[in-house]
Amino acid sequence: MKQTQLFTKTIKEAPKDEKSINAQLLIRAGFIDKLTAGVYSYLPLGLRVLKKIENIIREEMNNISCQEVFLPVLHPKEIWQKTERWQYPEMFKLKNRQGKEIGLGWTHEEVITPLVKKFVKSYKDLPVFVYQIQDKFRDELRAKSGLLRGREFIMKDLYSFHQSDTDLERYYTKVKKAYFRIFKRCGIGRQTFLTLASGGAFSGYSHEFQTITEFGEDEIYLCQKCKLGVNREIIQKEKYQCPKCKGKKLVIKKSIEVGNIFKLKDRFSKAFDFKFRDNKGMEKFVLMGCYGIGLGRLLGAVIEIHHDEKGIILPKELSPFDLHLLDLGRKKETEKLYQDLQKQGIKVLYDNREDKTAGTKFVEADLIGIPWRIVVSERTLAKGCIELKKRGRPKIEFVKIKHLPQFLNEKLKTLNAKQKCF
RNA sequence: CGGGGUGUGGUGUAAUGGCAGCAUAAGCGCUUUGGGAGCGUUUGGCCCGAGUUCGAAUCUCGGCACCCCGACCA
Repeated sequence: MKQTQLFTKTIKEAPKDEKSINAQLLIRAGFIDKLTAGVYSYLPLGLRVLKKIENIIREEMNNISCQEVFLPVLHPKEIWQKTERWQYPEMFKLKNRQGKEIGLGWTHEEVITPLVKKFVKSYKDLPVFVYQIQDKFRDELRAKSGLLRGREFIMKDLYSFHQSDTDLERYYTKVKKAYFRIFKRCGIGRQTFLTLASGGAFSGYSHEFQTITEFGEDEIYLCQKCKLGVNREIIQKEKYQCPKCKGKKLVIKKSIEVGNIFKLKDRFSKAFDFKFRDNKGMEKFVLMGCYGIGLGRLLGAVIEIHHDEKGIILPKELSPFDLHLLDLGRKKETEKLYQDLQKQGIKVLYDNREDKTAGTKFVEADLIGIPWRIVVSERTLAKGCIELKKRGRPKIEFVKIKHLPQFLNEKLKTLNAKQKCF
């Protein structure tokens, strides 16, 4: 895409009402815009990143046999009364013209459970795995930290339905692994740890995926040996030791909860009287699991980790473009290169602006954070070269133009291999 | 919801009772062109309402918005 066609611009200074790094950088780079506290618009660059995250999640979910659905956001009061959650404080409540009460969905157990019940009668119909990527609305008392805690946000929520505890347990483990693959592909694998948290009334623990960063709002006790975390909320109950190895060498870290999975067991199947017949003809309650990832929060966490004083440094799988092409006053040659790169299927952001100086283009490219930058100028063309640089690294390589396709193939190989979309 | 803070051109800031100024962005002209260019020029602003005062961006009251700390966060 030509940068002259991009409708957003970068800004030099972050608005003073944003203190978090993720919001400051994403707004300055033109990825997002704040409408009101905890509510953000995704602009072209930000939306591309969001879609990348979405596709990674979708691939990994489909890999563990999930099927995607899309559930409503307008929920009638009655379904929430069945589970006694209508009074939950996070629910935004509306009334229509007839006075009927509607809640905005902040989670979807109340929708998915009766839905799946319509199709599942026998053990032969189980298990079922369905997920969606949907807006969630939560009446947070205090929205904060940019994308990390919003009132409206996009979430992937998966629900699984099983005939036995063992089957639930088996699938639960599978999802755990898929989650780690997702966080790894988003570039935060190294900083993200499985963490035990309160399990509510129906299981010992829930599991969170906590990403270590200074600006996280959670606090976890991380066992150096097992790499298992314990959320502060239950550390007292665990007697300040690792539940796995019983070791007491725990390091306290600030972190962001980027994912959360838990076993619902029969909490919702009971509420909706969702039973099936097993292979002996006995009626039993279906057992459920539930698994969430907040996409915006995940993006926020990625930015909190991957940036420097100049701006964003995007992990290659999340970048809105494969490379950023900068023309420093050699329009004809750069234009041709742009066309050639596109023919190779490489996604290019082409800074073709003629009224901007070299310095401006460099600074803005650093802010936007596309992993690879190519510069074409008088200087490089004199050597028959372009200049290639990886964001966040000082090294600059000069590459002969005729060798570029092969060169980029090497550099972008891993990227292209993973770019299948659904 | 408790506590604290802040609202001034698009963005960032100054003026603390007496002519609303600066930077940046934007428009125009000329010059420039490898790390947010230079000169000239133009456009654009005191969150809303009430009060005090000869006079309010500034003081008082109310409202609204946003940020931070805490509580909350299946």
